[in-house]
Amino acid sequence: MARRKPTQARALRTRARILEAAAALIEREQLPGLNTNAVAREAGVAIGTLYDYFPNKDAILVALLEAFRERLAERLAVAVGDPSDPVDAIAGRVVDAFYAFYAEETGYAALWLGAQVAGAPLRETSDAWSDSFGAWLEGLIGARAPQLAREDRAPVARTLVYLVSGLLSAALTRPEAERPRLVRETKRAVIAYLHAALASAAP
Amino acid sequence: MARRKPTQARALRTRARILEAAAALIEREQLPGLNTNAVAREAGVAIGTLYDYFPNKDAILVALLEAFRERLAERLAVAVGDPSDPVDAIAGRVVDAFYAFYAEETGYAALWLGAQVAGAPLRETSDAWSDSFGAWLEGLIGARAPQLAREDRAPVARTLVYLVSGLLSAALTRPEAERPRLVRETKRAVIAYLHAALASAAP
Amino acid sequence: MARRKPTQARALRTRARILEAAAALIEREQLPGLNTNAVAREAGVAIGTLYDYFPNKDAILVALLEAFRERLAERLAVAVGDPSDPVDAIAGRVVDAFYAFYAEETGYAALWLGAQVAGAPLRETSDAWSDSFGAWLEGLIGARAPQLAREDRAPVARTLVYLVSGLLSAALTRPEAERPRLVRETKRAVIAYLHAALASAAP
Amino acid sequence: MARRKPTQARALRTRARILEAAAALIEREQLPGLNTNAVAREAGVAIGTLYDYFPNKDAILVALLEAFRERLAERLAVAVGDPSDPVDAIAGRVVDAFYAFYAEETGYAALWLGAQVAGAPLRETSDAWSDSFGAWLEGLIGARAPQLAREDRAPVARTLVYLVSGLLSAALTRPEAERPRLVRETKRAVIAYLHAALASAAP
DNA sequence: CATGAATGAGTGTTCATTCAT
DNA sequence: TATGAATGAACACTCATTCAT
Repeated sequence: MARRKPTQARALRTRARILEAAAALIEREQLPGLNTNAVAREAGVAIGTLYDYFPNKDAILVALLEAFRERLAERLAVAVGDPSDPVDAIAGRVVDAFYAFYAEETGYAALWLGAQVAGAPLRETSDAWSDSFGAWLEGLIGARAPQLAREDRAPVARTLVYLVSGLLSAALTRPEAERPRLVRETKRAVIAYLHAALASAAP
Repeated sequence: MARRKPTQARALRTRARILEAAAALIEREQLPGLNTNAVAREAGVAIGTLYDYFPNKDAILVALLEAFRERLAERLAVAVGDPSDPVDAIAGRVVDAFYAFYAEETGYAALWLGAQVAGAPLRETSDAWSDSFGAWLEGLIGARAPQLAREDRAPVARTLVYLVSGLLSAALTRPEAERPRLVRETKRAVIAYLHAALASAAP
Repeated sequence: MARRKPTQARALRTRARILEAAAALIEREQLPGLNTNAVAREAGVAIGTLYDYFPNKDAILVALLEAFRERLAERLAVAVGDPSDPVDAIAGRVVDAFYAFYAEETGYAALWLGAQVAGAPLRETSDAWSDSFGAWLEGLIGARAPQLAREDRAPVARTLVYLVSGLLSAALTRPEAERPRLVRETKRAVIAYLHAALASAAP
Repeated sequence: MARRKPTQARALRTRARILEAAAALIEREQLPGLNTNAVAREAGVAIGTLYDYFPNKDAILVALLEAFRERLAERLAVAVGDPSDPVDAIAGRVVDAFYAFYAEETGYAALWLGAQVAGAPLRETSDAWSDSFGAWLEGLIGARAPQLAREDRAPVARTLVYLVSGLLSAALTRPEAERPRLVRETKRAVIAYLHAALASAAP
């Protein structure tokens, strides 16, 4: 009845197994086909156990999305590298890291796309992350382009977030052979937009 | 079984009413919540009548998407205006027309997003349109930038398609007050990317 | 509203077309798959017209079954031939005629089988015909075997009816190559049973 | 999806209750009127539970038919009794056992008849059993009438199967008072046919 | 006379969630 | 703690029948 707070090692492991199962199924079948009974079966857990760890289906997806995004955030932090590098180089590395993550964690793209048409809880989680990713970008931009007015940074950052997420997940719907080219175009779009946005703020 | 090929005026009107009802519901709820009984009820039609006009649920959504896109295509053709205008002006008008359509036909954005995580029929219709919109853009680009190699035009056009669709539908998830600013950023991104893509092909 | 009594030639023709369409569909799809809209379409008639000629679906099937049976009765009457022939010869010709009819009018077997598990109206029509076929057989038997007590003739006749109908329609479910052999066995069963039944009544 | 493989005693009981409910309904209505919601209601089970045990409607009917036939096969094996008894005595006992089963398990006849006009899965199950019953009969015949050529046994056995099944299920459609007489005629037909078939193979 | 658009109860099936063991 | 049997609202779709034109 009282939802368990998983403090013990075994409980944590079970929780992880459930999330992994959900990820595997999204990868195999797409978000709309996902159902809790299938997740439990894939995780090797009784359906009742699944509901001991998560209050409802949405909570599983929210947790999975958060897990994905924690991993993605780590990768992006690494990709930034030396913050005094040229902006173009940083941008290129970030896009590459982003794309590598999409390509490896196939379930992630499906979940991200699905989140945009899903019910409120998932959509809000997704939006929250866009916000925090946006804030992180704002910080980066502020450090490198102090001439850009504070209130202009938010829309620029947000535009970058959607630009990268949108183009890369679209790339995944195309045949494999086209993708490297589309990744290149994504970088070009990002860099061009960045330059344009920063230039407009110049003296 | 025998889908009605509407010969009477009344039949044509009924078909339209069903599509309008579907559009209204997508606008109010979201794509995943759409169900055929609700569409019939909203259209003021018996469920059996709905199935006289469409063989299944997917066919309704496909027809709706096609209807949306015909209307969008007309708007975009008008927006291009004088093809000898500066590229930036044309791009600005196209983005504005695009956004105006999204803002008026609110259901369209939800359907477009939903199509990407939907079953095969809807996804294929959506892809087909991205292709034909891409081809149209390729034509525009070829006319204005003959220096761009033929085989480079396709990825550039496709990138533009996803860039505009993605940024504008994302804009609609934001509070109304932010939107004009995001539309402006979208234009800036489009123009910057266009310049970058064309410049790379210069002698 | 008032069901039409088809006196005009055109009306009779329409009625016949509807029955033919039903027969064709039963042949193609089996009884359970039959639906009135499909019958109307196959007949090239509007669904409303169909209901001008028949008050409901059952009435169509009843009429069709009766039409089949009139034709079958004619064939059987011919098959009897010279009533002074040996009983075995007559029996052989009757079984052959029966089987030929089943094989030509494929829909008939499906309808006959279906009638046995159908709702009351169809089942009653089917039973009525078994009765009248039985009566006809009783007449034949009485003429050739006056020693058989009156009250014994009915069960014998009825047994013969079900024996022939059952074995022959079962034969149609078997591969084509087996059928001639099964027809032969049917004849043998009929003749053997006839002899046994008549012998038991001998002095 | 994952059909329950019943490990708990309760689960086994539920499965049985569903089959019993289906049998009761077939007995009361007819096969074509049977629907899964009614079966669940009659079984005192939620519709979802029914689908935990059977993947679809056909599977219920197939399972029910198989259960019936297992029971019937046991009865017939007992009815054969001493295999050195006169053939006529064995045949009489088998027909009696057959009829007793039909009379007790009223649903069985309706299901058997229905199976012949049903969709593929049920029809195939039914055919498979006719085959195995036929094979059993072939064995009996071979033991008692070695003079009958091997390749002649199959059609004879099959004819017997359909003869008995057909006549007895037809008997059930007649008023109760007539039935004993029809059972007697069935025995007479079986015995007469058997003698005729065996005689034809004598030296 | 005929048409065909419209009706709506009914059918098979799914799946998030609960709860007795 | 974990299990898995059970629930039932909801959904996509069919088809016999009616009735305005």
